[in-house]
Amino acid sequence: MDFPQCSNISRVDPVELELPDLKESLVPEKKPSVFEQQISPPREEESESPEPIVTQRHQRPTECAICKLPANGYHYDVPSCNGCKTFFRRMCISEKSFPCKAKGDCFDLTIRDKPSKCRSCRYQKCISAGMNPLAMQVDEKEATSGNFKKLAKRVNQSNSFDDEEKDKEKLQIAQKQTIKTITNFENKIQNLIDNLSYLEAKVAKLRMSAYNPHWRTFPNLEGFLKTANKINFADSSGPMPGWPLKTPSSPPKPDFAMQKGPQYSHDKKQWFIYDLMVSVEYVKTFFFFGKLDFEDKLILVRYVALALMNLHISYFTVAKKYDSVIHPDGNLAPMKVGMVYERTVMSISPLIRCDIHETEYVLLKAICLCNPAVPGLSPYAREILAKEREQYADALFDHCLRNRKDGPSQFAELIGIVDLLERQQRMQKDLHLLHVAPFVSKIPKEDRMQLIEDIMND
Amino acid sequence: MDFPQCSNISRVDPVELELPDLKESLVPEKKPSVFEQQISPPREEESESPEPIVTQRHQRPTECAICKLPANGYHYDVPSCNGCKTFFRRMCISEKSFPCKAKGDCFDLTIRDKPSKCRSCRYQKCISAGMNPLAMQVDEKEATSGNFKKLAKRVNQSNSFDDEEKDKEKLQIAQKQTIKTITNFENKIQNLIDNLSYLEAKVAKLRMSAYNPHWRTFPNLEGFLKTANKINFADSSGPMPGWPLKTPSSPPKPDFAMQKGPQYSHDKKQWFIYDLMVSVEYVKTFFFFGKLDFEDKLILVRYVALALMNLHISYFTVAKKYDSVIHPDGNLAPMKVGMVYERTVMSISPLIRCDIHETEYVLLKAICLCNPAVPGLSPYAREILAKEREQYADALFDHCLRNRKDGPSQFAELIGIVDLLERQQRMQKDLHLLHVAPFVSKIPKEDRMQLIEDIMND
DNA sequence: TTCCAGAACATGTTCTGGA
DNA sequence: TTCCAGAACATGTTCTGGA
Repeated sequence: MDFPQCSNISRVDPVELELPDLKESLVPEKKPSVFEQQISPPREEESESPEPIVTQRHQRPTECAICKLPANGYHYDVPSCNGCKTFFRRMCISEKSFPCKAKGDCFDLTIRDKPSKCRSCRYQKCISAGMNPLAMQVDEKEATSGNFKKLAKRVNQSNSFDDEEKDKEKLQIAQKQTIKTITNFENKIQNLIDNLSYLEAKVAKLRMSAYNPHWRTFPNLEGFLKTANKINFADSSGPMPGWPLKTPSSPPKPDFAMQKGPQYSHDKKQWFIYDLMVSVEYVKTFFFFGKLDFEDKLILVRYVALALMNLHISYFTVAKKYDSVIHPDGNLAPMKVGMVYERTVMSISPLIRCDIHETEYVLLKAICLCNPAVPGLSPYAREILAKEREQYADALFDHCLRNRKDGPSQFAELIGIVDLLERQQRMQKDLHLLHVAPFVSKIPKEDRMQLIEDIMND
Repeated sequence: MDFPQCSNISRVDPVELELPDLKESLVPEKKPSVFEQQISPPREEESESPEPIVTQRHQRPTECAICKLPANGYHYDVPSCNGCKTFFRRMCISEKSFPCKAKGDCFDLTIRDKPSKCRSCRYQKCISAGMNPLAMQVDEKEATSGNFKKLAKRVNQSNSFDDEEKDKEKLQIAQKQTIKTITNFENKIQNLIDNLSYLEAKVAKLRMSAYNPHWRTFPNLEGFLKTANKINFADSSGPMPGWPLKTPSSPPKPDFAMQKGPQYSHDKKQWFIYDLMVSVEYVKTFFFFGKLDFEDKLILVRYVALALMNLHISYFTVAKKYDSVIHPDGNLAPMKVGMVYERTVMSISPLIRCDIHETEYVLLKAICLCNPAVPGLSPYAREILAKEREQYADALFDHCLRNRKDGPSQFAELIGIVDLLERQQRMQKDLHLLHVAPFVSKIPKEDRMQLIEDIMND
């Protein structure tokens, strides 16, 4: 439950970019604070620095530490208003959790006057303001505070006043630190989730965007790994006009041709290669990924990109209440024999069965990515990936416990999907080799979708 | 269900007052609009003046007609915000009703910027803004609008376009007028109730107030009827300090002595005479009462004042969760044989049994007052009283229907209390004659509580 | 497609009781 | 008596579906 080196998604650095005229629009939202926190995590330092253990309760507090409205007293140890008090209680009790749809700074009142409406950020602020979640878990709380009292009483009878005071103080320190650990833990998890959700929103935007270069301009996998991240094109190119399409334009065609190769059209995306590209760009945003050797990067991406894509399009499909892959443009994916989409039902049905939440999905995807068992990885890479996977798994477990009736079994079911995704991509690669590769070999090299070949023939 | 001459409580006119140095404090709250409406009822006139039947729906409305917040459309025919929409719906559905605790102008935005929080006034404003309560009563509404449609269709098939249009319009006019009638009816009832509640609050304040002259300064009944109303002394004298008393001061004494007569003390009220006085002052506030001949006034008050007092102190007791008369000073009333309080259980238990609401109580009291069957009244007085009683009875019936599971039976039970109050006061007067009058006759005339004697020996 | 009623959901305030 | 947790109640906003 301790994350010594919490490395998350790395910031997409504008200086990395190849296209200087797009620079401005690549940082359209000034300093997403979610990302900033990862680079210089002030909270961790702050909470480890010495501070008075037992905060004095002064006169009636006047201002809510969460929202700055008039406070009406201390609630869960923090000067706060009735609204924030009730909100915090409800969130702690609640079965659900909510990602921030903005940048995780909705309750940062140093950069705005009023907090904006956001449950994730409000809850975060409650926690960071020091609201004590233990105070809510009545059973446990009552037990501990009951023990505390009994103990204090016994001490009272056998010890001097001074000793008693010291013991009390020690107990209070221990208590406070437990709270702090829990608070930090919750903070970490929430940050993790917020970051992943933010990334996911960006990726979704990219898929919907008008950014649609001819695949011939796409480099191979090595080239993708070496060039700047394309995720910010989502912001710079705007949405694809006319999407989602009302009526599917002609019977849906295969992504790439069996005979003559696919036709490029500026308002149609070749989803297979596009979504693989999206997965690669997704992977590139992770901070730990930057720390890997190039060889490890290649090995990892070739192994996980297809699985990530499958999970992504399956979740997208499920979220849209379809049960057969639907693209962001509104078209259904073709189901021809040997195409990747033929096997997607494998990953769609378990998502439906376990009624996956957005948060579960983003965590599962990160777990999928952080696969230390990929053959051929260096021990260093395996170590890093194991550490990363553990933290996302912990977060997923915690999330299931908090948000699901039977948390552990939901967790098990979700983790089971990782395995399934691996088998699925293996089958897809085999089928590709069998049914598609022979045709591809006939296409002139410059017309091939090299990214697909690099990944499918790993 | 039609109230041609709705005459309610008359305004307490400051020029009536005997004590000029109190004048200022007698109108401490400028223009209680509840009362103002009775004097010049602008709403009635307004709603009877010709106006466009079918209001055109212009562009999106911008301002809520109830609270002036941004409107988000028309709800129940009125430009309004979601809050007011939902509020109105809930109020219409609700089992409960709420009197205004202020002056009935909480939503009068000509005299204030923001409405103050008051359900009664908000609901009133919804109604007066024209919100259509029929739209809520789904069963009835669906039925009528269904009929309306069918009829329109049939007309459509047999008639020309023009005729159809005319018919439609006629139907719409009829519909609108039905709505208007209902709206006016609801308005009337709510005004009635608000006025009575306002009066009741004033009376309660008077009982708690430091206004406590020696009973020797009290005139007889005739004198009371001829002098200014004392209800506003509630405001001018402030509350009695130290009430309610923590511990009853000595064993409670009879209100007036059997042997030596009661002792005056400035911080103790002689509740029997005081509460009779309160009842007389209560009666004097009614507008219709001013229209009666003096002889009728005397007859009416001598007959009803005791019953009103009984109802009043019984309700006060029940509201305080006691079952034996408790005075506002915290003391229990003495239960000696022959005293009025001996018989109060008669009126306390039915109030408990039917779980009387405040609104029911104020209406019941008004019904009690408006008793056309009092022997000796002129035909003119009887006519007026019958009309008044009818309107309060209608309001009570309506209230029971809206607020009670089994409205009619609750109404019947409440009306039964009127009869009971009459029998009760008859018994009290008989007992007084038997047990008290002999002692009183021995007290020097100037020491007697003349008001009591005037009423008890009617 | 737009509008709005009502349901469902989210939020806020007041009441109640225990320490 | 004061404080605050939680319940109960009140209010406000968003979602859903029918016309």
